Amino acid sequence: MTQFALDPYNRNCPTRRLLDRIGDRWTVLIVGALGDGPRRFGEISRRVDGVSQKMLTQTLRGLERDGLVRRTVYAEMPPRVEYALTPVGETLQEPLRALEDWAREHMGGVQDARESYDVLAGSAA
Amino acid sequence: MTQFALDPYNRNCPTRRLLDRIGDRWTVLIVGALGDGPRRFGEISRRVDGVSQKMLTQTLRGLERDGLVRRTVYAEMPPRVEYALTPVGETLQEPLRALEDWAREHMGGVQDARESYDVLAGSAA
DNA sequence: CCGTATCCTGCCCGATACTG
DNA sequence: CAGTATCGGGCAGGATACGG
Repeated sequence: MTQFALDPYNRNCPTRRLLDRIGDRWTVLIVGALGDGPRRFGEISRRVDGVSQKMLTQTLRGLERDGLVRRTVYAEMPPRVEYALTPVGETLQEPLRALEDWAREHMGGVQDARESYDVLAGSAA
Repeated sequence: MTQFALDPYNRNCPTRRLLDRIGDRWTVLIVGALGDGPRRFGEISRRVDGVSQKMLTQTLRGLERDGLVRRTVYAEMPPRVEYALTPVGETLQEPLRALEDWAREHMGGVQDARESYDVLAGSAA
């Protein structure tokens, strides 16, 4: 039985916070980076340009806690750690990918709109 | 002709920042609130529970600048202002809605995962 | 190679007060 | 009703150093 009102438009609904997490800048990119299969920490780090070690660890931990990513440690020398999407995590890929695609597709139009807007705003000053 | 490499995985690609904007907590909800047609400032404010006047104004301005929302002022007394999605803005609805739906659908599973995780973590302490 | 811990800075965002 | 301006707290997040 589902909750009667899971509504992110309500301040205190847990879906609001979940939405925050999955819309997060790093989450989007990291989940995307795991889309083609398991990846090592360093690989993700290199793929997601500009992410600090701290944020990468922190975001991966959060995703693991939420059951979206599985972390596997191999007792080798040197140590090796792999991250992979869980089945639930994989269901998140599609909506996030759609967001990425939208951004790519509309980047040009948005930039044009900004220029127009800024020109008008500037002329008012 | 499209750019050769619009890639949010690159630190300096403009799509990265666009992605930040559209994944933003308020953007998701505000665009959603405009989904059924034009809305007044106060209406949006009430619909998106917990948003401050400042963030609402700020987010709407950003969306207007990006060409996703159109702002119309009616010279009446008292003043009336309406916000509506532009055609481009409407194309954003689908991906954002998908995100909302995902959050609603998987909220339960995520909460269960968190509890398991926290129990295990706690036992280690 | 992976991860944690600490420090410190910037800026996000909410609260408040004021204009048209 | 709608919007701007200002101030200040809190926290996200980067840099660095160190442990396994």
